[in-house]
Amino acid sequence: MSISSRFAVGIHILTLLEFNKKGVNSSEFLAGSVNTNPAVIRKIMGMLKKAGLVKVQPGVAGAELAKNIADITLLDVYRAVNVVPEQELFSIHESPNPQCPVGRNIQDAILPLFGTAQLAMEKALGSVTIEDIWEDIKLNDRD
Amino acid sequence: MSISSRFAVGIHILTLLEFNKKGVNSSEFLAGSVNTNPAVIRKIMGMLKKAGLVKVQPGVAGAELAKNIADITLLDVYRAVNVVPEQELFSIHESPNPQCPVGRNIQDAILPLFGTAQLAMEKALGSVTIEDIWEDIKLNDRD
DNA sequence: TCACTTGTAATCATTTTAGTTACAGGTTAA
DNA sequence: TTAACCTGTAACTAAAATGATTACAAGTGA
Repeated sequence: MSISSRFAVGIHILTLLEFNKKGVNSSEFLAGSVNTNPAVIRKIMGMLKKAGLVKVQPGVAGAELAKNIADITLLDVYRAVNVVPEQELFSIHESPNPQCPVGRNIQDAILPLFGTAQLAMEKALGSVTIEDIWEDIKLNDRD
Repeated sequence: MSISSRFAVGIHILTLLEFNKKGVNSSEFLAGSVNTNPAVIRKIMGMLKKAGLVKVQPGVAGAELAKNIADITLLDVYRAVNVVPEQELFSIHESPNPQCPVGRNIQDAILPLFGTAQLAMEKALGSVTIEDIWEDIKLNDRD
């Protein structure tokens, strides 16, 4: 399975808020760039808001960034949009046979290893900011 | 979303083959330890076989390891059981708006970053072998 | 008041997972 | 050769998740 594209959309939205920071960023406008439904945007927006990454008000059109894009890492977005259950990127089969030495120990043996792998990935996400993405786009616009 | 438990089950099976290497490892026996259906085991077994990790023969009961457990990394298992589409741990929304500078560049900007994060995780998996797990279980058997 | 927006719930088609049943075909022993 | 047992596979199911869509209550401001 793949990690939900909510993550990529979240990144897209934040970058777009920077690009269009002088304009009015309604959910419909954002949806137009992402190419999806405004309700999808609003749902993701709610998550980004709860994480303190954006400012939105009921009834008033236009979202804004709540932080400098240099201070928003991909890990922040990843956590905000809740694409992976905390500490459970990898799922482990439940209730292996406790009568079997392998069965009764396999979970404890595997869990920390999976945790390490997940952490390695999250660390990589934590080292990149929305600003990095924005700079990349400014430099390499593929018209 | 989480990565399929096929991965954890694959690790379980390989460790169990080492534990019971003098016994007869039928799909029913393995299923008993994993606590699932024999057909599920046979399906995963087919993937491990295709990856050259186990030896199984149609009609004859009992699977064997095809390699030394010190030479089987978690990454080998992960690849074998096909839990993540190659180079696509993270999915990206398709067809963002090409009229928008952010929309037309976001995929190219994000892809290599996602790739780096995925690689970091896979590297972590590549540094652990089934032997490590087997040794852990032998040392820390929780009776 | 009116037009417009956000927040949110409900619904839907699609996809994936894990389990289950069924059975064709290989293998071995009696 | 027959009988018992196994693997390989396909088909089907229930449950869960995704992303899209519709609908509407409630907030905002001209």
